[in-house]
Amino acid sequence: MAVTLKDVALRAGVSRSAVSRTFTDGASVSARTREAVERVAAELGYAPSALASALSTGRTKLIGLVSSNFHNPIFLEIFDLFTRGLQDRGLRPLLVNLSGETDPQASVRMLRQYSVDGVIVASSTLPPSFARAFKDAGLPVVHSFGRRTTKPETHVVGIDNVECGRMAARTLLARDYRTIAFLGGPESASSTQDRLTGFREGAGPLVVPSIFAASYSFEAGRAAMQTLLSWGPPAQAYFCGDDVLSIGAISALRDAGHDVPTDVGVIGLNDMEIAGWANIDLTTIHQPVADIIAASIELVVSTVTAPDCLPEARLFSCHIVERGTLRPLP
Amino acid sequence: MAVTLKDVALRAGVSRSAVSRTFTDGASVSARTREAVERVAAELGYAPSALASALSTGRTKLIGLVSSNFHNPIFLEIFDLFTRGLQDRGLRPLLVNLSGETDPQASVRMLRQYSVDGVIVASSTLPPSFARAFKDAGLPVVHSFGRRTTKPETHVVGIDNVECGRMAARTLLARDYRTIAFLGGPESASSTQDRLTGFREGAGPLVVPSIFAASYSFEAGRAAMQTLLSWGPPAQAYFCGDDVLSIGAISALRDAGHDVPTDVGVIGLNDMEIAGWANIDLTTIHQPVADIIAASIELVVSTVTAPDCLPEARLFSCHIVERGTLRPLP
DNA sequence: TGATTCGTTGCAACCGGTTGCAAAGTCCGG
DNA sequence: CCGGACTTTGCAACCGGTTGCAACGAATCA
Repeated sequence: MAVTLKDVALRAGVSRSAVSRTFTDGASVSARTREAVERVAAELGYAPSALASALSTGRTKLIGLVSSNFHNPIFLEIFDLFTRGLQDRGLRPLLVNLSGETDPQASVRMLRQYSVDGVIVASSTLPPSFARAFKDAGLPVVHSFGRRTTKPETHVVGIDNVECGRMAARTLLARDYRTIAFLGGPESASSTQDRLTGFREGAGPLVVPSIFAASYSFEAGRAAMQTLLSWGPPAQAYFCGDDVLSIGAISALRDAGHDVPTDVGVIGLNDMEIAGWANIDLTTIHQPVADIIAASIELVVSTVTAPDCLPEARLFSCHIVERGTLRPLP
Repeated sequence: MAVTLKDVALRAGVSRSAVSRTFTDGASVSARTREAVERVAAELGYAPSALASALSTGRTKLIGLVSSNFHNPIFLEIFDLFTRGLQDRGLRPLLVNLSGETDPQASVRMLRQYSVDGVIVASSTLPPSFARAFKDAGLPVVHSFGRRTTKPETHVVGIDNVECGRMAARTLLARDYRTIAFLGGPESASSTQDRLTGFREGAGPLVVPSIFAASYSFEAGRAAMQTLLSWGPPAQAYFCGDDVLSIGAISALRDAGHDVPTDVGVIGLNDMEIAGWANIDLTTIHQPVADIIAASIELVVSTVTAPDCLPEARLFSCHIVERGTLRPLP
């Protein structure tokens, strides 16, 4: 059925090794042989089997891309960048959708079966132990959008969430908001806790009761804000743990008759594409997604070649993107 | 390094075949042997190599998932459903990001190299010839969100775009809109043409000049509407070829001082998650994405086992989801 | 007890490549 | 024209499983 190395060798009148060698660069083949093989290969439409080659070389050029959040539009941007970045390096993404699963074992098993060269865990909500499980199974792993710890167990690429919290606080204070609150993502996620820590650190006594949304989704953000409003009048401004939460929160505020930004200010985090849509126009903290992904890919690739390098944390700095959901500086 | 079938066989005191057979169901192994093998396998943490097995069986359980639109949030839902649906059947999605590429050859090559069992092309903008290229290369293929043709060359799963156009027209006419227009997706896509055809068929002389957006994106929808507005006063209502285009169009309308739905009505197509967000609240034609994807997976799986079945077109019917961007029925 | 049947097992070849090694071929200077 | 150095080539073993075939043992039946 499929044309194999043997077919090409036979037809070109050379050995199988010769054919193999013309398709692996750095191997020693004469120009004459190469030319003959390439001609026959083209004639026959030969494409070397990545599987067979993987079997002997031990490299599949497959990278497991593990993710659980398929309801936050930022992840579409993340998938786009990851798939493109991997493809550009001749690697292929094997997608794993956790869909609620929190035990890494099934994914570990599956990715080991396919002998992926490395794994990228893209999630800000999974605990470090999740990525750790891949490392324990002998797979190079990078936790993207993960949290820096004092002693990282795996490679981590992300942002300094504490600093983001501080930055949000500073930004709100500079605009004379006097009561401010945090509307965070899932409480159990360490990124949420870090953001809150930084926020409290930066705003001190001005922080009024905060809340945690059940997930990073519009509905969760909206519901959280509705709960806040049921407790009493809103704070003067909110720092939301994510853009999609912000959009949900704003929707609840406006429905309750509070104008944004006139009555209440909102600042998000991520700067996803939608945040820039003219009808959303969200002021937010830009997370350098492209940099994080480029670094993640680079890190996983380098770990494949040098598996024993020490776990490394790479953090990128964020910046404010001014749009229309905070009142102007005084 | 990795523990192989041989290691398990040695340790369990049986032949390699015995081990292999305990892991392939339907094979003949005694309870005693199976038990011994399973115990040793668990001890050693053995996981059979999918690659090696693929090499002999000819099945990788890999499905190529080819897509080009990473800027329309509906695709996040699509990826979620595809990856989950495939995983549930023990298949793995190998993601291919076309990112602008329109020549299928590179993807065909790559997916053949990895010996994927089948390919799903998920796109409403790629021509039938794209999916065709995979078929010509001997790969089972399904074109999801594709267009039905009188004589389909590959399996196609999608909706009846002409009927959607008619449905949009009927809906607008029923609300007494007297001048209506189409704001479509890329002009070259046959789905766009079909929608326009149906729309014209349903609305006849009421259709005023229409326009095609450059892509399925917010900015493209907004820009297209701005162009329309520069030509003169808006139509009474618009049928947009996609939700994200609708949202862009509405944003342009509102910025120009036209209230939606009081002054101008808008109806979209897709019913993506965002369309239901309270601050968007878009009336739209629901495309049964989940059904389309389930059918696509089923079709590609059945084609893998019976490669010679005739190309089939499965179309699902759509329905209107009433929200807040059209005026109520008189 | 001997013949027959059936389930279990191991051998060995195969899937489609890669690669160390040694033989063969090429090119050079002397 | 010869010896040495370097390049090209094929052989054969290997990567980690699968599977047809024949041998084996146990159970069944006469």
